[in-house]
Amino acid sequence: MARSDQRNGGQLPVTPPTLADVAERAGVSRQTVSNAVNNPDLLRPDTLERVRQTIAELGYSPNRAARNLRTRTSSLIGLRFAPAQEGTANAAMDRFVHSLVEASEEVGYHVLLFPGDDEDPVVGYDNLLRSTAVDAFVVTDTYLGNPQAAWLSQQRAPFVAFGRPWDDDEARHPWVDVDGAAGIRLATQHLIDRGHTRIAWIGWRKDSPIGEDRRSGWTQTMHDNGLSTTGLASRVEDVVHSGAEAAAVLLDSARPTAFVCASDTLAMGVLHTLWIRQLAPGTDVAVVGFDDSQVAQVFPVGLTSVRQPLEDVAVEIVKALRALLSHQPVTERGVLLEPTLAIRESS
Amino acid sequence: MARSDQRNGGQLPVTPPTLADVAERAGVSRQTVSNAVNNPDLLRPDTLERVRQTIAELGYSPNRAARNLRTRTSSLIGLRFAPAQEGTANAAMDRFVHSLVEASEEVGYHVLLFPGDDEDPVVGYDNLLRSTAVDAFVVTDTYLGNPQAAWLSQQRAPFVAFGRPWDDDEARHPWVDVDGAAGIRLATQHLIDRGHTRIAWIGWRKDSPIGEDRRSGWTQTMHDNGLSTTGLASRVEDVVHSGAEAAAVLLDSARPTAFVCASDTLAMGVLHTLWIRQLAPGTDVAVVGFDDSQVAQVFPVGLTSVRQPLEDVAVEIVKALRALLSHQPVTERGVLLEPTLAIRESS
DNA sequence: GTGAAAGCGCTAACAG
DNA sequence: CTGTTAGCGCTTTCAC
Repeated sequence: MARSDQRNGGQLPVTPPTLADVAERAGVSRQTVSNAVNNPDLLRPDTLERVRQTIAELGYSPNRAARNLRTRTSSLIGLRFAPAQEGTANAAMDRFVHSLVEASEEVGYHVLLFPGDDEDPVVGYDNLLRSTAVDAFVVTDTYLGNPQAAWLSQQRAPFVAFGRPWDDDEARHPWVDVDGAAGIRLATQHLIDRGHTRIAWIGWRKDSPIGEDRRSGWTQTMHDNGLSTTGLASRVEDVVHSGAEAAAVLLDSARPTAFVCASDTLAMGVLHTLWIRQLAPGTDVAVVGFDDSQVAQVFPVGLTSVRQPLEDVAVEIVKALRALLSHQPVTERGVLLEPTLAIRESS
Repeated sequence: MARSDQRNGGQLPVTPPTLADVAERAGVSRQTVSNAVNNPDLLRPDTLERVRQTIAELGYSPNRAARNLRTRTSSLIGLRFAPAQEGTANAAMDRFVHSLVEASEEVGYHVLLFPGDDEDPVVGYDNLLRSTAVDAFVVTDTYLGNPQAAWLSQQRAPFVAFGRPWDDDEARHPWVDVDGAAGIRLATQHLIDRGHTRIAWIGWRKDSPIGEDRRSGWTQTMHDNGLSTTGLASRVEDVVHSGAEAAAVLLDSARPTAFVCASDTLAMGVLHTLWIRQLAPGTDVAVVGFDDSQVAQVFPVGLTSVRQPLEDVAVEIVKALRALLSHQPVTERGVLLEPTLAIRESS
């Protein structure tokens, strides 16, 4: 019985048709069918047409495993999927992952998710790498001291980072990042344009290079506009409670009319303090957050927030990935994208 | 040159070691190495030990593609990853995906993400299925009229649904769901226990079976406690604005002292109305949402919310998947899990 | 218990 | 432009 006889109604065949089935049915060799799929230019138009017809009739699709084995590729991109931290507003990961899935699909890749082992952050990468389960990785958590990028580099594993190699001058891997300082400059200038002069900053602790970078956007814009920053800054942990406290302290001491925050989480804290003090956000005191999280969007008084162009980030990452995997000469090590400002009622 | 000679320092070999490399080095046949990996019981303890040692030395890991080709499996679970809708509070997907990744890993599976085509919701599934890229699917959007479940059933494709087959009595596929009505019963009873008697319901339009199910939890608990529901219910779209409007109307007409909402998004609308009217959430009027989203957690006045046990859902789904893929006799078609109530200041 | 042979479905290399 | 040959690395028979 020919393989193609195993089809049954509208259902999928018991065992899907193979290249050989298509070849036999179309009266060509297997290689010709392969070419019709992968190098259509090599076929005469009429042959191509006939083969394509047969492929459609049989519902043929190349077996991934066989192709992967032969080509030593998987068309899979590995991404460690860490959960959004409970109690914080940052759900940027979700948006980014979706963008990455979309962008990958465009060029024939799929995204493979794997969990992170807290004790050994490298074990997940190692397993996938050694079993050649993925072609490359996208590394998202390039925080200070993260060993993954360095480890992957040392293994000569292809990967692109979302995030600059802040602490590592030796890093030679491609990366894509969002210019946080530029985002905060946008936010600060926006507030200045609205007439504010006493604009406070609530950011993270000093050991966060991302936080310091964002902070510099505030400092710079203030100074560029001839405004003082003295006594207007606070560095706290990234939780609502800390943001609220910092806002209370600043309101009592420096009496700012506006707050720029390193995150939406902190901005929520500010809004809480305003609420307690019967101050109207946007009217009495302006507030700007960072990440344009769902919280910013859904909050009754819409929170103005810096929005990362995650869709573009994903596109750039996939672009870099392709260059990496096709061994093209690397033109640029890093790409820095500009965020935008989602303006709402809070400013 | 032997393959195993291609190792170079701590780095990954240029081309990873194969079964043959391990076999040669350990002085056994390839099959024995394969057994050491897949059927260790078949080996004599000393042989097993020697082979394992060699595997460790070489850093050998079976090539996925070859194994997949041979066993006709992929150890991959396909999941269509739809983006969280902007402007709504629901980021449950994020938490669920993470739970699924974790639960899958436990049993040797990985999660493959693919995008959804709005025009043809089936095309993504079809491609992966026909190319045997995944072993099974997890279907999350089992809304009314969703063709995917029926289509996959017809294709005899293995899949488990997160969500009941509300509209389809013919459905015979395994599913896991959360008992939304029970969650709302919990919420309503909680409010009654707090002394409320005029408890309003803000839910979705009637064509949502999920919404009607949740609503029934409210109706039932009210009636069980001898309380009237007349004039206390509203059915609107799932956006903040609608929730705010509905709350305003209800406050004017029925004067409820508490609101139970079908979603955190609607609850945010209620909170907005309370804020405008200078009513204190939790003190003047109680509010309960659904999904325990980040918004509920981060909101200055913590929003009490029904929390779905997504970690358990993932575990149950993986359990069902394994049964499905090992062709075990199916014991139960569906699993219904109980949500919990995350109690915060708003109630 | 261990080893030899075969082949999963595909594509790279070459011959015609 | 098309066909033939070989083999990717693994696991499933089946001998020994």
